[in-house]
Amino acid sequence: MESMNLNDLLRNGNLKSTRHRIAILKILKESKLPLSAEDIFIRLRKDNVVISLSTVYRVLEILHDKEIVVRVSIPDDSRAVYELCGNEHHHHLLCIKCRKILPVEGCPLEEYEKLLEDRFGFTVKGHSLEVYGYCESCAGIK
Amino acid sequence: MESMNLNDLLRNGNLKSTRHRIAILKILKESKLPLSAEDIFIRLRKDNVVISLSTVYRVLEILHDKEIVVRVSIPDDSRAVYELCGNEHHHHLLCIKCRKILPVEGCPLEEYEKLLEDRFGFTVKGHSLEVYGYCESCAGIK
DNA sequence: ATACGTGCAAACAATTTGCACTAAG
DNA sequence: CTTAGTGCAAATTGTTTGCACGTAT
Repeated sequence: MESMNLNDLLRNGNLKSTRHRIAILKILKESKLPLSAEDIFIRLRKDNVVISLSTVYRVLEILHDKEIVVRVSIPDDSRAVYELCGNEHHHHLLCIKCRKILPVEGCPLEEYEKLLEDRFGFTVKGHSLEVYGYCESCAGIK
Repeated sequence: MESMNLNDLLRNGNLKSTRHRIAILKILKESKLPLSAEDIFIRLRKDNVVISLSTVYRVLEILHDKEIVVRVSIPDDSRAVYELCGNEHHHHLLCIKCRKILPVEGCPLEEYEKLLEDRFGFTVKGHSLEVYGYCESCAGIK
């Protein structure tokens, strides 16, 4: 699973392996930050991949359905952004001022999820957690 | 602050106290779940409050600017939903199947936020945390 | 009296869809 | 060959805005 290449990822979800899908997965794999459909579209163009924006949306949707990518929602931003699930679990610090996104490895929620399962009989499948505030450089200025 | 009534809340943010704003705050105060602009619009209609949807949006935006309400974003839902800040800090369990939202009091993140401040020099102002999975009734069926 | 609030219709941005064509298995 | 993928343009959804009028302070 960890060592799975991009083709396998697609086959594993019963998805045909196409040039476009591979290119999108490659971009997501190489990005340290979550990307929006349009971010990806622009990067594809730079790589001379001719594609339509709606295809990017369709691919992201299907990858999301197959749980190959996660959709992340950034507070006060109307665009959805996406990350490869393979890139291991982490969260983000969002600077309110400069809008920078800082990935933070690890997750403080394992215990909490167990507690929710015990206390509410809720079967946790995942969570979304984004922390916002002022990054180091903006903290002084505010 | 806790005992503040709706008029005071508005005045406190230098906002004029109008019939519409009071009505919106009242609905938010009485709701145990976060509501979208349209949810609020519909409830207002039921209460025979004649208002335009754009006013609802404008009021929510300004209440959000003044930090009188929080905007909550539900994974895989494109609509923004809102809650009164007064209703104390809590999180939500979202059922993937029946789409029910279950509020959960308390917050597991105090320590984590301190750690972020120490380790990254990041000044935390808030966070958004939603946990999704299957609620007790849906867990069996999946 | 003045600045702020509101309705309405029109504009917008992000995303989705229908349909004819193309390519992967 | 058959099913699934794609481009394009048009449609939809959620939200925002301009402007003329109304209302709280």
